[in-house]
Amino acid sequence: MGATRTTRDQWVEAGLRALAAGGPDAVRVEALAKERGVTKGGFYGSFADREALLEAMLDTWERESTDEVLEEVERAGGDARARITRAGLLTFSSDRLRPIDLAVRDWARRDAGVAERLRRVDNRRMGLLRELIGTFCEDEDEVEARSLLAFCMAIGAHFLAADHGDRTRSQVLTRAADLLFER
Amino acid sequence: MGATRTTRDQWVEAGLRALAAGGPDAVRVEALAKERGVTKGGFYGSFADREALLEAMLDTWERESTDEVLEEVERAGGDARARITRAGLLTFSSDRLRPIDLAVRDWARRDAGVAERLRRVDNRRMGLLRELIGTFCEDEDEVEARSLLAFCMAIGAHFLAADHGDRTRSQVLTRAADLLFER
DNA sequence: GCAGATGTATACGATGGCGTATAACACCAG
DNA sequence: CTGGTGTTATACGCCATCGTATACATCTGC
Repeated sequence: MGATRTTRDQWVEAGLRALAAGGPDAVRVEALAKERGVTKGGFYGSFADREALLEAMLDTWERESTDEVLEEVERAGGDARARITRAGLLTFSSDRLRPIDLAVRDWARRDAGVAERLRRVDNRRMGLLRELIGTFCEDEDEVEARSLLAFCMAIGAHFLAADHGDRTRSQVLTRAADLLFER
Repeated sequence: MGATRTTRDQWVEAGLRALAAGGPDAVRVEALAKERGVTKGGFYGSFADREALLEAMLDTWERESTDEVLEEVERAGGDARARITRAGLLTFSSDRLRPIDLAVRDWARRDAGVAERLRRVDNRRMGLLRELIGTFCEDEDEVEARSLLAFCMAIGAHFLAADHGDRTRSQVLTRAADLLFER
């Protein structure tokens, strides 16, 4: 298990940083190596090719975005709104996960494999939203509609550039959450 | 006014198609030329460099996304909800504008100049939403919150991969719109 | 027709990226 | 110390892309 210099995980980590910063096209083997201060020489010992790195990156992202977030939400407990808020925060306020998540969403529009992974991740998140919103909303159709709105709010807020006059984005989001998460 | 083969506008048009399909990194001079069946020879007569093409593309997108959409909404008329729906349809159901809009949103996360343009466009759209939602909702803070939710819904729905069991995405969106656009 | 403008083809040098081959190096176990 | 394993440096061939230079084609106005 010799892992002295640059391990497979370190390549994945560097790849995810590049993805977050510049999208999938910015994940370049030689650039990652340069960033680490080495050459690409050892890269092809850990990965067959660039494509294999991208797959490994998506594996890591998928695991962190679902199991790890959901575990943390369960561990922390709280009522429905507190759990929803925590799940949202863990993903969309994390300087690590948020930019990766957004980059993957755009990537998924052009790559069917990535789209399939995103579908799995989003379905698990929607499941949590449905479950929690269902605790205070009776109508099943409305539960689904509120869940979609909540999810769209979490994502859309990061793709939206509008101002809000005197209000801050955060204030408006809080008010919007009130509309979605209260009877 | 000699404009026999490939005009400036045609390069912009091809560039926007490439942007829509593959993001800004996919806008490559030689690839656009090949797509048109010519070489890049004439490109540098219309544009100083690739960057100038990207600027011209953004100019075109900004104009079409604001003035042209708003003009069409005014011309068609209707009540508040009908106008909101029309504005949303013109942008987010148009096979031309939608993919460009989404690509620009991701692009704006990495380029300050693009972010500034997007801010201008989104502010005009939010203005329309505010105005129309204000016709049936009294509370100013709630108008802002509903406007943000409506905008996030229009964008987020395209970046979201979740399923909805028996329901279609369209059904859920209609129900969500009911929540936002009715007292 | 002819002259000028505009678009085109072709060739060039430069850059950067991928994947491979090879040799040197470091570390660990025996 | 020695051999094996895994990382690194270097060099290579290949391809795509940019921006430039130059000559050719085509269309327009005169």
